[in-house]
Amino acid sequence: MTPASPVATRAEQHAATTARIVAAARSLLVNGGEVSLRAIARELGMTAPALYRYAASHEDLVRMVAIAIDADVASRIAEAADRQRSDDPAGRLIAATVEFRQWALTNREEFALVFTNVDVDCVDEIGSPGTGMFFSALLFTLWEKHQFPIPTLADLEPGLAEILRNPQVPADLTDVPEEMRGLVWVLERAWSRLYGTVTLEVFRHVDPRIVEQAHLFRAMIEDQAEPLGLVDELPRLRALIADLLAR
Amino acid sequence: MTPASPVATRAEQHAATTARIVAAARSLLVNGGEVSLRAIARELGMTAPALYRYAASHEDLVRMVAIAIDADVASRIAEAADRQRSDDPAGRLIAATVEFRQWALTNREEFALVFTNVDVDCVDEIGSPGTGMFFSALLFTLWEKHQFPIPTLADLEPGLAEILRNPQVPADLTDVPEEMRGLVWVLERAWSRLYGTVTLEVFRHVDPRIVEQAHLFRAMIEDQAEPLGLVDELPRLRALIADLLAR
DNA sequence: GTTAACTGTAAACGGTGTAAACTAAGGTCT
DNA sequence: AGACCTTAGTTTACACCGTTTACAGTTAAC
Repeated sequence: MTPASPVATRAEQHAATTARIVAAARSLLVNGGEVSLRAIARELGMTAPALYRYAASHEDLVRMVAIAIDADVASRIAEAADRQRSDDPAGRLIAATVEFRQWALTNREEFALVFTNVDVDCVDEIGSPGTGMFFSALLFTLWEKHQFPIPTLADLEPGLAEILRNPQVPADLTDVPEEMRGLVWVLERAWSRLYGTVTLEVFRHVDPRIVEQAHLFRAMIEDQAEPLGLVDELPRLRALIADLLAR
Repeated sequence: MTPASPVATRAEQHAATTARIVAAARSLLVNGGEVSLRAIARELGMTAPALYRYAASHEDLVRMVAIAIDADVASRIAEAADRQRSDDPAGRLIAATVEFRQWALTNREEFALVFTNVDVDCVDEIGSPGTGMFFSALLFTLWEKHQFPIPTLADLEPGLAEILRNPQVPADLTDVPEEMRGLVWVLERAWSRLYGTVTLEVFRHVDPRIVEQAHLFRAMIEDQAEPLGLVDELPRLRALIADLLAR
């Protein structure tokens, strides 16, 4: 068989059409339209039942869209981090964090679909290179450079220590040495701060001007400076945040 | 006219039927069913078009349901606070906070409808005795007793100070004296912590065991002890939290 | 006692997810 | 090359959805 066949094989065709379906669904989602099977099919010049060759149900299709969105935001976050120097993990973490917030605020429907959905929570379970894993990787490289103090498992409650010994949700943390398990707790706490603040901003449960001027968001990051050992770099990071937010 | 008429007047009938409609919709929501007009009408032995005498549209009906849920959780929070001594505002705030979390975790669909909904965000705007106002009232009485230090407007960024001078979202804060405006900022930060943590737990973006054992939730409350001047009472409050969570 | 407002029904329209039968083309095997 | 199976798409059909319209019965008001 020719490895670079000019005409696509059937599996490639299937994957390409699947991608077009997901893209059409996302386009409908962000443009305020209903993400119905018929609307998607109309966008592609097909009929609705044809979509059942690519998704088992409407719910399954929405799940595919959510996974695609999660992968998309993960890549955007990675690109934002890569715009910082590779020997500056703090700057990379800040850049990724700000990018996550800006994306969430400008794509509220997509954010709601992926991050505040009771039904579609399989995003974390799937072994995809999702948002959560990327943040955890950023934090680990940050620690490698700054070596800020982290709690030992003995310092924490026994139940919590047991959880950290074999974590489940970030599936890539299975081979973390014992003395660094406390870093997973720092990670969870930092992620909860970021997730919570962004969700609050997206759903506008504060004064809109506070969102606009990012007061809560910046205060949240400043809170994280101490547990992440970034107090010395705070002035520099503050300027970086202001620069990134102004774009 | 007889003031206590045995047969209800038409306005009362209308209000009663409206309440039954909202109750049926909530029952369908929590039982996983679709909250469709036809399903609601079926529950009440009516036909779907009859509901248009009580709600202008399906979206409007959902908004009524959201408002009812918000009022319900507000009253539940108030009852939880009233179960504490009236001269213990810290205990009352803790009790209300724990109650809010427990309610959110056991009624995820209702929580999602009211607190993480892009469309239905009128709950705050309506002059209802909602959740937000109640928490702000609790925090103000807490300050009246403990008089913990709060930032002055001069300490904060000019833009933030300007927002706090005439806040919009908690509409009941119009007559707060100048020297206590910083408390509004403390309130917003505390609310963002509570909202963010509970939302994270509801949508399970952490290890389920961390939710089960309330590690993040308790850590979040302990974080709030210092800005709310509760470090001295922390041991007592810790025991209270454990007691409330065990119920 | 008449009139108007209110509360419900029945019928209908366009739209939705989904299942079944069917057709045409593509790929695979002997 | 021809037989055969798989795939991707269609058409048709069903039950359900939100919503509108026209209509009927009850109830309050003048």
